[in-house]
Amino acid sequence: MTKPHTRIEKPSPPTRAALLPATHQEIVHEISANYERLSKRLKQIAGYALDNPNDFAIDTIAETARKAQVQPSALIRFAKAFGFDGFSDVQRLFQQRLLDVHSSYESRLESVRGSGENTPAALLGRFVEGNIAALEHLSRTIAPEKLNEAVRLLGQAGVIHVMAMHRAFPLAAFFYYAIATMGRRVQLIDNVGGLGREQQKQIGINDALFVASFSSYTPEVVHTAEQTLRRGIPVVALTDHPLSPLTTNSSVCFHVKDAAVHDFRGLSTSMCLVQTLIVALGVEA
Amino acid sequence: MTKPHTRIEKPSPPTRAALLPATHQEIVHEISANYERLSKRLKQIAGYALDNPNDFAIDTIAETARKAQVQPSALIRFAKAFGFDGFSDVQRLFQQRLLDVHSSYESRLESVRGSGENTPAALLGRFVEGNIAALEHLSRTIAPEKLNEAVRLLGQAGVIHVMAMHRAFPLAAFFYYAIATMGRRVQLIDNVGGLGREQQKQIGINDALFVASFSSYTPEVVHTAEQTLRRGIPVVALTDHPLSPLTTNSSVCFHVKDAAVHDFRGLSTSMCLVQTLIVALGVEA
DNA sequence: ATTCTGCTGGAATATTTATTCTATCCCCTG
DNA sequence: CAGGGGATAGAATAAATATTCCAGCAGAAT
Repeated sequence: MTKPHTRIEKPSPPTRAALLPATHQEIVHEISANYERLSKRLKQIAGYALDNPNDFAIDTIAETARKAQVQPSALIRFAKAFGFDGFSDVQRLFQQRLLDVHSSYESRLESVRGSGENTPAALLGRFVEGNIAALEHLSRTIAPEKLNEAVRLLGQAGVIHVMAMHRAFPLAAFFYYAIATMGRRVQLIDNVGGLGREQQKQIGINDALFVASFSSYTPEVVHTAEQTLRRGIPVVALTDHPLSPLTTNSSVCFHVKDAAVHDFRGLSTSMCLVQTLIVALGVEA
Repeated sequence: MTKPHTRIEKPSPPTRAALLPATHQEIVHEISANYERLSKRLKQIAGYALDNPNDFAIDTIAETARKAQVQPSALIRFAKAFGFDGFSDVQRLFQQRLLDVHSSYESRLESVRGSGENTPAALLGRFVEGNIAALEHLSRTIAPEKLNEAVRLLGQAGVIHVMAMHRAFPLAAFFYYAIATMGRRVQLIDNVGGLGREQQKQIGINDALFVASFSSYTPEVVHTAEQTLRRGIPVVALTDHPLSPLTTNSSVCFHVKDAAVHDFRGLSTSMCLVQTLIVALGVEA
């Protein structure tokens, strides 16, 4: 069987692209899609172009060559590999990107702020705005002493147990993954097989418990926190309101109000706090 | 930084400028302040430069001359009138402006990553800052059409299957919880009991798949996306780099770079995008 | 091993782009 | 309204930047 591997004569582009990319987005797509087909040096350039689109847009061919550690001629081969006449044509797309983003940002924000729209883009804009506000609020209102205390308690623990369900469960999953990755002992109380009570009994006197629960406060989680605290074991909690049952059933309790759109609350802000606890735990060790 | 030397020392700049502008802001100020002193043609250029900073940054001297209706040599006189050696030096400031605005995100993230105090409160501050930058970046760079397409594909699906592991798993957990809560059919491919292959077979021809994977790209997830896409079933993906294997093995692929401190990457930004997809899915129904 | 094919580096060349130079123009002043 | 001084246009030139070309190389196929 004759392979259609026959690359056409020199003048034609190696890729059979019918019409060549006309925007930055398109060329990024084209580069990603054909990356595997590229030769070693061309891969190198592709990676550089995707990672440094700004520099790529304004540097001269010589400077780009230096920064990407290739020969100038390789950049031209790169351009031709995607059907262009030369490097400048490719660079133009990257320049266009700078202009586009720069001029369209304001108008995009406008369309996003415009209240009632429910297009996905408008929703994203509102979530971003909401999450930013929530994050700023978080950093302004969290008491440093609480953070210190939480890190101290978790740092001293033999095994860190972690429990959260429903909407808060992803926090537990992330916490577990991160703690385990850094080589510490951690146990996830996930109530698998209805074995929650048994898992709870695994919490030792020198351990610690991290719990998170929101809104209608999962009874199992609250109960575990309560029991564990009663046994004199440190409990670090993350919840959403001062009147949450976790406030009283924990050694240290953080209150985070995540952003909501259409009554749907996210997790970005809580994630940020969890991330902070984890890294603080990591650097102190 | 090795600059092609400027050979001729010009005696003295026409304006008494002691030290010449080094940023776009500064040169704009300088131009405004001295506008009245300028000659007719130089005024014309000043006006053009202030009104079209984008074009001014990327056009060649000849094109700028044409657009501003002046001679190329006038542009050089303009540059020298403010104490520069030549046009290129002025243009560089305008280019820098494009980069500044555009790369503020990366550099902000960079500045957040390593250095600084390691008290928990300081870490929180850095995470908050990093996540805010990442969120802003997200809302600027996401293509609305991609969002629309993703929502459309997921909206049409009979059952939505969702798969993510390791660091990305919390995204799948949150996605599952939220979709199930709003009363839609959803399946979590969690590979429990090593039954991943069988779970994958549950994906029907009218369904859709949502996957997320980062950094060292879980092979199982990539494989499932590939197989599913090959069967003609829509795959919506969330990953962290254009060269991720998910880019090519999906119908729609989002790229999100979460903020990192001490090499530990969070999930806040990805969470925000997932949250957006979910609510968009909810309101369209 | 041996040939072949396509990739690569780097010098040579072509092209584009920036800058200089000067005759001419304009406009101000006396 | 004549003369002078700065500004201007446009051609001429210099510099830079992009592109071509080819010899040598490396990896695949034989």
